[in-house]
Parts: sequence; C-alpha cells; structure tokens
Amino acid sequence: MNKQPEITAQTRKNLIDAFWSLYCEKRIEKITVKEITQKAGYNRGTFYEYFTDVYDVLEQIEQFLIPTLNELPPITMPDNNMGMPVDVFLKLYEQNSKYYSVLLSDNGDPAFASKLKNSTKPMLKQAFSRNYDLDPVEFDFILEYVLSGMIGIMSYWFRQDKILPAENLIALMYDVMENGVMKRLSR
Amino acid sequence: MNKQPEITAQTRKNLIDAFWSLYCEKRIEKITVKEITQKAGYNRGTFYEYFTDVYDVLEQIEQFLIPTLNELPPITMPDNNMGMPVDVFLKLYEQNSKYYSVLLSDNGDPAFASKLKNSTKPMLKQAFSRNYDLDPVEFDFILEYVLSGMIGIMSYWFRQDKILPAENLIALMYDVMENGVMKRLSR
DNA sequence: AATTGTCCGACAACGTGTTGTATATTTACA
DNA sequence: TGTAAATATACAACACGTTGTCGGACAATT
Repeated sequence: MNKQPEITAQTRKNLIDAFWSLYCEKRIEKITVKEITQKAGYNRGTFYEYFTDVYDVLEQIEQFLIPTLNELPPITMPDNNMGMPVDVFLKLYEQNSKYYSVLLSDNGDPAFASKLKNSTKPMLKQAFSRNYDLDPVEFDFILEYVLSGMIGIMSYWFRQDKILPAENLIALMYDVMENGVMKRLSR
Repeated sequence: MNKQPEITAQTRKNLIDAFWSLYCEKRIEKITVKEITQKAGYNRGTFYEYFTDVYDVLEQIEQFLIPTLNELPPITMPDNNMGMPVDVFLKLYEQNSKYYSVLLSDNGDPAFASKLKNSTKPMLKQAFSRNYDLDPVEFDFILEYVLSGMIGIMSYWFRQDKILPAENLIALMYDVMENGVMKRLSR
C-alpha cells in the first residue's frame, strides 16, 4: 500500500508551521516537541514519524530553501560587462524573507549563512571564470568577503524594516562593490 | 566574611574551560551540565553556584570578550588619511582567536557577530565623523556591509588555516575597501 | 476481509534546577 | 595565640519535565 501523500504532507506542513511560529519567537534550544505538537494539534509521538529531532525540522527547512538558489543560476549570471547580480540576490532574499530574515538574524543559524554562501560561490566562480589572472585562493577570499557583506547588509535592511528604498540599497551595494567603501565613507 | 576569590575563580575557570572544550566539539544544545561538571571534576550542583544555565556560560564568555574591543579604541582609530584599521582588527582577531574562530564559525553564535559589529560601530562612526556629507542612514548600511565582510573574510582565513600570509590578507582587505571587489574580480 | 498508513497513549531513561547538608576556611573574641 | 562561631564551597538527593520508543487503535486503501 502506498502512502497517503495528501495527509502526510499536510501533517508535515502543520508541524513545520508550528515549529516556525515558535522559532520566530524564541531560541531553538527552548522549543520542545510537546509545544510543537500541541500547537499543531497532534500527539507528541506523531512528531517522531516525521522528524528525528527538533533540530531536524530546522535542517529540513534549510534544505528546502537552499535549492531555490540553484534553480535560478541561468538568470542570475552577471551580465557580461556588469558586476554582481545584487538585484537578483535581493529579490531572492525578499521572496524567501519569511525564512531568510529569521535564519540570518541573531537568533538564527550561522550554518545557514554558510550554506547560502557555498551554494552561490560555484555560480559566481563560473561567471567570473574568464579572469585567468586572479589567484584562485585570493578569489575565494574575495568571494567570501562580498557574500558576507551582501548577506550582512541585506539582513540589516530587513532588521531596519526596509527604511531604505530597495532601489537605493541596490545602488549602494553596486557602488561599494565597484568603488569600495572608503570613497563613500571619507569623501 | 569575604569570599575566597582564588578558589571560586579557579572553579569558575575550570568550568568554563570544560564547557569550551565541549563547545568546540559540538553544538551547545547537546551540551549537558553533567558533562561539563564531569569534565571539570565537580558535582553537578556546583555548576549552578556559578551559572544559571549552559547558555549562561557562553554569554559570560562573550561578555568578557566584547570589552577587549573597547579597550583599544585610541589606537584603533584610523589614521587621519588612512582607511579602515584592518590590521588592528586582524590582530585583535588573532589575539582572541581561540574563542573568535569558534564563536564566528558555523557552530558558533550569530549574536556574537552582532555584538562585535555593534561594539565597533561607534568607534568607526567617530573616526569618520568629519564627513558631514553622508546620510547617517546610508552610513550605517555601509558600516554593516564592511564589518560583515571583514568578519566573514577573517573567519574564512582561520577556517582555511591561514593559507594566505597575514600581510597578503591585510593588503587584500585594504584593496577591496579602497577600490571595491569588481576591479579585482573582473580585471 | 485483510493489509497498511497514520496517529495516539504509555513507558523507561535522562537531564534539569533546587534544597538541605557536610566539610573546609576565614573571622572574631577570649 | 588558640578556639569557637560563621560562612564559603562543594556535594547528594529530590521532584519534575522532556525525550525517544514501542505496541495498539482507528481509518483508508485494495
């Protein structure tokens, strides 16, 4: 007999949603299986049919979020003469902001930022592969710097409730990537 | 009657050290009070004389690390005509690398990176205060970008076991801050 | 009617935080 | 200076909550 996908998918979703509403409020350490199942309206035992752990829920959510990056690479390739596709990254961030803004916050998961960076790197490496002059080691360091900066500034943007219009943020990011931060900081 | 500082300081240190050796190996969620006290050679109850929680140990460690930033500001001010004091930041990172490299890793605490950034910002704000042209809101965004990038690249440096000489890393960071990343990425 | 998927209740084991107690060390006073 | 009271430090035991698992009930599929 096959599974009943409609049912299990729904229960799974209910459990994930219950977990997420709790995760938005408090640290994962303080979330119990009891709380999740109570919120979702199931028995505690049912939880273990879907997840091994409370942390497993988070991992499954993250594993669902990462591939969305790799699905868009053909479009996200920087134009031949242009710089970083900051607008695409921001759009991606906004699309999944429900999860991104929390996972990348102070109460989030540092491993998620890493997963995000590591998923993006191959794409950017290929896009910039025509530059043979650059030491591949240095290249990785620069990538780590840019991606950390981008994730940092985008998270900050959300934390500040988007006080800056998206266009301004994109322009700002373009500018600091093209010309560095010093010119902008010290006249 | 006064406390016996030598004794309590030693037990506290023993407990913190035991916690840290565990924290280097696994996620904080999986660390129990029992493990810590066993490793340190104390009764489980003794732990609660010093800390309220396993997480309290981490917080106390972080609270000890943050002020070291504020103790060096007179020196860390960027020279009048120079850029970011990247060398000072790197030195600071290296001095506390035992803790920094772990706290800023995938298994670390995202809140620590925030604390680090927020402790550094006022210092940099003052250093760049002569620039009246810049919108203070934009300024904060740029700071968030640079600091995220710096922390990201320095953590990466440690993660890669410092394959790049420190001088090269400093030069690289200076360059991307002065001139941006694009010139270096795409010739 | 039989089989399998989904969910539930109960159980043992473990970890938590607290409270009362023993031992060692400091202080006060003779 | 020597002794007894006071307190600091560490410990053992307790009640409670959470965890992960296992067998069974009920429903849906074939």
